[in-house]
Order: sequence, then C-alpha cells, then structure tokens
Amino acid sequence: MTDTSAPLRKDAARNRQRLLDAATELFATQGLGVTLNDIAHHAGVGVGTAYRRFANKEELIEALFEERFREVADAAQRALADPDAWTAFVTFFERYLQMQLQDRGLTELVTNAPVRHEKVNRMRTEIAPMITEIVERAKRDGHLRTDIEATDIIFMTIGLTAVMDRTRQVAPDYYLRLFDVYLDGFRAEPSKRTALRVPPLTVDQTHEVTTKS
Amino acid sequence: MTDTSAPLRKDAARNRQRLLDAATELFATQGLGVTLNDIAHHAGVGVGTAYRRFANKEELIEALFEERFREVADAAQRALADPDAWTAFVTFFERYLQMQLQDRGLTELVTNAPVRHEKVNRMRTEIAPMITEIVERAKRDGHLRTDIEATDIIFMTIGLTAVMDRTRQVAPDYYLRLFDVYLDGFRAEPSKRTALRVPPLTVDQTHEVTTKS
DNA sequence: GAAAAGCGGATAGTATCAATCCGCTTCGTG
DNA sequence: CACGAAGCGGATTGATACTATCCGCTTTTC
Repeated sequence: MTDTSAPLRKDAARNRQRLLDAATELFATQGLGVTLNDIAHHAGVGVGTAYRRFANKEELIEALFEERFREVADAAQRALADPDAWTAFVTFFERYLQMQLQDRGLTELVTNAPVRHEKVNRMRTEIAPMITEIVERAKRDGHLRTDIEATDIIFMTIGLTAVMDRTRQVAPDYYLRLFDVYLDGFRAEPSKRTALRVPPLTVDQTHEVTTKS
Repeated sequence: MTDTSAPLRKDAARNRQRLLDAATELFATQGLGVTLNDIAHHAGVGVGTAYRRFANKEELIEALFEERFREVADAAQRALADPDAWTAFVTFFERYLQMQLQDRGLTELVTNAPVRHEKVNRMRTEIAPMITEIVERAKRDGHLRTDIEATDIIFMTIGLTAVMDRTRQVAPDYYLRLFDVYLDGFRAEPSKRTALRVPPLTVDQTHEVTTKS
C-alpha cells in the first residue's frame, strides 16, 4: 500500500503494525468514534508515534476498510456464483449482517459513509450493483416476491443493525430472529415458512437494553 | 404541575410558555440532544431566563414527555378496547410509530431511557404490560403467529425507527413499507397478505440517505 | 560511535456545552 | 406614579473531550 520511498526502521514497522491491529480491534468493538489517542494507547505506543504514521483517523480508516469492503464484495461474488438464487440471497445477507455484527465500524461506514472517504464510496458503488443483482435474481427465480426492491433489503439491514447494536451485549444473535421474520415476509411463496432460529429476548433483557447508564 | 407558592409575573409566565413550546418543537425535530441555550434562543429569550425556570434540560424533558407517554398509553388503552384483536394490534403499532415519526425525542426516550428519568421510566413500566396484552390478544385470537413475543414487536419498532431516522427527509412514510413486510411475516395465516402501501426508495434516494455531509 | 530515525507524552489549541452572575428593565402594588 | 421586587439577557467562566504538535531522549543502522 504505502511502500513509496523510505523503508521503515525495524521498530517503526513493528509499531505501525501494532497501530493497525489496535485500530482494527477498536473500530470493530467501539465503532469509528475512537480517537487516535485511544488507538495509540491500546497499541502500547505514544500518541506521537500514531500521528507520525497516520496524519489522522481518516487515513487509518481508509487503509483498513478497503479490505473489509473487499470481503463484502467477495461474498456477493460467491452468492452470484451460487446456482440456487434463494439460498444465495439468504446466505449473502446473513454473511453481510454477521460481518456487521463483528465490526461496528463497518456498519457505520455502510449506513453513513461521510462523502470524504473516496475509497469507501468507490467500494460502495462497486458493491451496490452486485446486491441489486442478488435481489433481482431471487425475484426472477420466483422465490422472492416481486414487489420488493433491492433498496428495501438495504433498509432492512439498516434496521437490523440498529437492533443488533442494542442487543449485542445480551444476545448477539437476536437480530437473526427478526431477519427470519423478514424472510417470511419477503418470500414469494408465503406458505414456505420455516421456524425462527433464535429465541426471543425476555422482558427483563429487553428492559435492560432499552435503559442506559 | 408546578404551581407551588409564587404566582409568576405576567411576562415570566409568558416566557415560561415560550420555552415549553420551543422545547417541544426542538425535541421533536432534533431530538433530546439540543441544549438549553438552543431552546432559549429558539424561544426568543435569554439563556438566563431558561435556567431560572428550569434547573436543567432533564427537568424540561420530564415536564414535557409525561404527556407524550400519556398519549401512547391512551392509544394502547383504545386498542385494548377494540373488539378486533388484529386491527387493534396493527392500528396501535401504526399509531405508535407515527408518534415517533413526529417526535424524535420520544423515540430516544423509548429506545434508550436514561435511568435517571423516574417519571419516564414509570410511564414505560405502565405501558409495557398493555403492549404485551395487545400482542397476546392478537395471538389468542389466531391472527398473530404464536411463536412471536411482545419483545419481538418492540425490537421491530426499534429497527423501524432507525430506518425512519434515515429516510425522514426524503420519504417520511417509507418505514411503513417495511412495517407491511413485517406484518406479512407476523400473520398467523401467511396467505392473507396485503399489498405494500408505500413505494420503495429509488437507488439515488437510498444513496443520498446513506451518505453524510 | 555518530548520525539519522524514531519515540513518548506533556502540552497547546479548538470546540462544545452547562451554568452563573450582575447591571439593566419591567411589573405591579400602595 | 414611584419604588421595590421580580425578571431579564447574554457575556463569561469552567468543565470536558478531542486533535495535533513539539522537543528532549532513545534506538537503530551503518
């Protein structure tokens, strides 16, 4: 990526990697709101070191998330290669949601990408047509009801990630329950329902996650 | 509410009302994050005046939202009085979501009430059993599938308000489209589907609402 | 072993917001 | 109508949170 000129000194290269690792972890667990200072301390290096390697947080985000988006694109590619359009549809969105469960930063970027992130926006516009095709294929195939558009599926994921963010601590997989309900609403043949895979939250759990501090 | 002792001077009473009106509007349109300074300026009074009437923002929130929650409780009460359990179910949640569409502050309080708001929490625990009963009644009645719990419906609303928050500027009613899909997934008799009431968002609209600043 | 490269973290700069204080204005009662 | 009480405005202080730099010291490299 950045190998122009200056070959880094051994300790500097090691610290750079530590910073990337720390940033990956913190973006995933806390979201993109973490500061470069947080990242530096978590990496066990001084703040100065962080700022010498990366001018600011944006640069770090661009460096790390191109790879994440690449994974999404790969999953979409694989879905398009699957001969079964409905399985492909379900599997892709499950995978997509799971990636977001494991990386809050990814969710923030897909639901709310600041325009300044060129790379991120380029990846988004690369992925969008693949998602549309996954959806259209499931419709053509007769498994997905035809009055649903790809944009609806996108908003479904936005809603589900909001639920995910609340329930993550208490029942990380809960969102799959609502995803199953959505699938039952999306299916062209409504009688082909399957059982919900995960249990509901109890009233106490619900109360807990809707009450702060 | 606060009529203990001191009858306010005429100008003071007028300013107090202006502050309440401004707060109502700003909480509804911007959410609870607005500052007392914002509210004071929007009311056309000085900051000092705001702080003389209300010790802090919390006090103002308590004063205003007890009424809002009362409206939710009333809607639930009316739903429980409706002889048709499914209509009651659909109508209540539509009304509940619409109230949230019109008041971001309400959404913030129901999805994330800070524990310090005693009144708000009291109202929430007053409303919760009514919601449970609306859901249970629809199940007993044979219209709502029996593997769904009231907590699932709560999380549905949390997801839908997240969608609402993104689409409000571009197509305020869009969330109803996903609500309809949910209803199709929730119905005990899946063949009784109805058409989606609102159109999808275009790709451009979707791109617009998932891109910031 | 000397120069270059890198390091740490104290610190300066910036922004946002809560809350107060006090000189001035308005109210309303005698 | 005058005068004391009540109210007013908003500049200002203080707290918090974060960004980014600077410089004396350390490590690497040749």
